[in-house]
Amino acid sequence: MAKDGKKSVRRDGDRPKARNPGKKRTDLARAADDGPDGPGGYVAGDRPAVALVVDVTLFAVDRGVLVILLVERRRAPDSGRWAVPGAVLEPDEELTAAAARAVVARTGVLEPFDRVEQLAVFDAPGRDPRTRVVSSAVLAVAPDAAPPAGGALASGRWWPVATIGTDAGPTMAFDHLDIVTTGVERLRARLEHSDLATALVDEPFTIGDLRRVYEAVWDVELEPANFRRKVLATPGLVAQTAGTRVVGTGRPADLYVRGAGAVLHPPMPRPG
Amino acid sequence: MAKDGKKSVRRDGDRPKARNPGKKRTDLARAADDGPDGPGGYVAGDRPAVALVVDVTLFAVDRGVLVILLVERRRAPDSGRWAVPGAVLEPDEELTAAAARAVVARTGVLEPFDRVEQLAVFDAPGRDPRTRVVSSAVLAVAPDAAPPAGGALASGRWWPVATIGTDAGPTMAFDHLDIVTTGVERLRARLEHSDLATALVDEPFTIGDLRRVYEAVWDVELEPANFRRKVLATPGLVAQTAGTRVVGTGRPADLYVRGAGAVLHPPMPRPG
DNA sequence: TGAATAGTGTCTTTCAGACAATATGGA
DNA sequence: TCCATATTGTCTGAAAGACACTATTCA
Repeated sequence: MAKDGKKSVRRDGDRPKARNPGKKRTDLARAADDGPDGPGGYVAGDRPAVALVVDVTLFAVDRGVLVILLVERRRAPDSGRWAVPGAVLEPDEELTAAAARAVVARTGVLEPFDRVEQLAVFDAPGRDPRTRVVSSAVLAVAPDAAPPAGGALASGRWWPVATIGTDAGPTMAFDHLDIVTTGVERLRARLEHSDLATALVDEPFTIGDLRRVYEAVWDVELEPANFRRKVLATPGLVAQTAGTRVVGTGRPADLYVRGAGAVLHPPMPRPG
Repeated sequence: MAKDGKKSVRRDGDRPKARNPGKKRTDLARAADDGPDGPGGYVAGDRPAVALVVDVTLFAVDRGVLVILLVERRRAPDSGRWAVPGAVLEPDEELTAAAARAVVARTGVLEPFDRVEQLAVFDAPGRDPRTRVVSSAVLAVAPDAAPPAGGALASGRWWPVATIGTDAGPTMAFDHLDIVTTGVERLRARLEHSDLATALVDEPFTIGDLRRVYEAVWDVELEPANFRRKVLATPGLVAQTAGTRVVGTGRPADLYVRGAGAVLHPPMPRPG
């Protein structure tokens, strides 16, 4: 397991620029067109010029490795490159529904989409060379059992996050390396402050299972004793069930299920 | 100063429903139209059905009170109600530029827009009764000196955040109470983890000035001694300048300017 | 028995929080 | 002088982090 501290996912500091930023208009005078009432200029048939899509960063932990679901593009532009699943937002549809639709239709992965969170909006004018496309990206997680999607027919594949941005990883389409990077960072932060990690394991799970989720996402090693105490001291994070489980060797571990929901304060301490 | 702990801004738990949610389609089959390549169906002239606007929550601290800039609507629907400044996103425009445009044109408030952060996307299908409008809300702050915008001609006004949602406050248009609530909560969280508070005071400022910003935003009282130590122990948060300032009575306070930028870890401790 | 993992006990360090004490100006 | 605010000093308790120790299973 890679515990050497090397991070292959890029940081914000060196994110690549959009290919075609276009001329940057900060033409303040244009606002006068709208008047003080928001989209007041709309009439039926006068349709907007900016397309809105939903892009989904779906993460799982597979045998101790943090992975993300990507799809391979089969059309120009950027054919053969990899992207996060996305869908154009339908007129009467919420972001969450569009996110689920994108993942299910493209990859066959049917996961619980009850814990989808907004991630960020990607708005650089040149990010899609065809037309102006603004992406509202979301963050979603699948429990441990989530298998690599489909067989030969599916265009989706789980990629280890550590490979993305390296030669061993996929070549990313458009600005999707940005999206993945942002998703990874958000996921790491959410594990500090929320109970999202419990959605990355199948029930029932042991404290060790949960610890390995943290270790995979954060790419660190955690002290088992201290981790256990912290988890059990957080109300609503986990609930113990009857029974124990023994995997290979070692003392059988108590089994737990997800708790009623918890905000972690103080947060789960993250080394580094 | 209101330090009684009462909060008048609503929490997520009781946020009002959108007026016209429409039928909730989670029609997964529709995704097949797009194929695995995102907005592949686009051709010139085939314009999207969802409009994207940028709504700005702009906060300041005015004499110890957290205030937000709102504009009064002068057209139906929701004429006479108050909204956060917004603008329809132009085809070649970034969110930040649209945010600045919205605030400047509607209110005359010309503030530094170098610290605009994304807030959230508001996507309920019925949130605007006229057409499908998705709002990408942003969070912005103005330094202490920011005056109430304009005179009788301006439609903008700074409202104390504590009044919003009460009889003494504005009646909010659409789902803008949600937007304001989300903005306030995010602002409070950002003060814990970032140096955003320094953008809410004019330079030069005293540690006491900065403390009063925290007290206004969080609606708490902070221990001056401990606050000072925490601020000075955080590298890059503030930088001392020559000179002191005495306001009324009391020992003159050392003067500081904003530091080179800081992420606060451990965060600024927030009581409660 | 030895290896491996789960779980408990306990000590140290760090930091938040409370509050006393001192510093320095204006009324 | 007194009062108000700034600044420094110091103590206490909570929690992180390290690590020794016990518990329990399989090979």
